[in-house]
Amino acid sequence: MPEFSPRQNEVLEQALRLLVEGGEKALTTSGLARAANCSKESLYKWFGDREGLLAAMIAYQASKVRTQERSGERLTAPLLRDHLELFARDLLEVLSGDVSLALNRLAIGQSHREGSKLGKLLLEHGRRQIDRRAMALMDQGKRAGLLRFDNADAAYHTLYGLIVSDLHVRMLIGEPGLKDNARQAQKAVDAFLVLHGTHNQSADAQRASAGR
Amino acid sequence: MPEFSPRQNEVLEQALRLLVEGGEKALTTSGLARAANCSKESLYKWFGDREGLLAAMIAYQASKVRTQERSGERLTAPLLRDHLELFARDLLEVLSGDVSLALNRLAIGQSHREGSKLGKLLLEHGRRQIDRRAMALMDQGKRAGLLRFDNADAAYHTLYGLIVSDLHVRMLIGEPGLKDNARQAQKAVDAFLVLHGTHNQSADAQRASAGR
DNA sequence: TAGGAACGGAACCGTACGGTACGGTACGTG
DNA sequence: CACGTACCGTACCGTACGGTTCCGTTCCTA
Repeated sequence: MPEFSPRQNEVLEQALRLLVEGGEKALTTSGLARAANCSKESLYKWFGDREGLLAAMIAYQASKVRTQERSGERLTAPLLRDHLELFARDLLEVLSGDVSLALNRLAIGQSHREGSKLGKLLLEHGRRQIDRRAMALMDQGKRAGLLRFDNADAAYHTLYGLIVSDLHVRMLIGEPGLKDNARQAQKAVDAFLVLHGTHNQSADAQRASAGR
Repeated sequence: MPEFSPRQNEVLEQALRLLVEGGEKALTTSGLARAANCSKESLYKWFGDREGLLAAMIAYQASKVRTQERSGERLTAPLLRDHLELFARDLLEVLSGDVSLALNRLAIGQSHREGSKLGKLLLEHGRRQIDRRAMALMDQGKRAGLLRFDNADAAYHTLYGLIVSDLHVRMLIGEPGLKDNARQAQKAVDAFLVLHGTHNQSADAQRASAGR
């Protein structure tokens, strides 16, 4: 996995800024060289190619967002709910971030070309972390007898759909995000626990959390 | 609402073909004129502008997909389930269609520019039909005592999330679609009925539909 | 049959891109 | 001091785009 020098990181930061502010067409080699006070020749020496630059931007951004693996404390039903809600809020926050949206738009715009290499990269670097966190939560919940499902992956996709619905695509198209991510996270987790929770932890917890 | 002449429709058809096959950068005025055997001058006379052309493509594509409004027959629980599953399958089919994906990519690529006009157009023309169909189904189900929810819109978004999850974005990025849309539709509707159905129609219907 | 609207084909213009090459400069090293 | 390295700034090249203009042809109509 390639690491970059401080100077190169600085350039990549400017590249992300340009992309966020003006979209793909604002991210030109000349524009980046001007904005980052570097020469085009250096850009091509460092990243080889425009596509190389884009890939480097994705790798750089991914390297900035490290999610800490939550270690295995003993889970209780309210604790599981809290962790699920935290995950949901974090997911919504990540997806609605400026840089995330810009990179996703970039990958989508490039998707028809050459096997969607950028898209693969984006999913791999950007989503693997958060997917693993969710899957670990699924697994812990099941082992603690608090969740029931046959297929952890399917259950996770259900949770994801409940949290995000069509919000991601809408934001990609340009609509504003939710006004209250926390409320959406709470409702999604409530529904998820109805579907995959044990006990009737759903109903009473719903009432208990009404005051939040 | 502008209508187009047969010749213009023919040109728009070619434009959609170019867009599907090569993405946004393949849809050039020169290329379209060549592919459609027309002159660039005519393109500009008819559509005024490149953005006008894109808008016309969206309007044209929307005009091709007319969903028939299902009139109000008397709903039973299995009938509601069938209608919901049919809706889910249709939704998955629409979202995974070549032209739909290409137009969504186009709108997303354009989203940073000029108030995301294309995105609004796409959502309005493309989604209004299917949204209304779903909302009508929600409403009928509730009035027949088969569904329970406070907010029909929220319930619909739940259904949408259960059906689509992150599939739409993945397909936009270039990943292949599901191998079995019908199975996904069935599981999504099962979950939705657990959340918002009355009776315990969910469990037995799940067993009854296991042989499909 | 004359005239005009509609249209296809092609040349053209200004611009901006990705990518390359060249001169100049700061700096570390023998 | 001489030399190499790494870099910046800029000029440059080939290409391709969106958009405009001009001309020849077809076809409809009076």
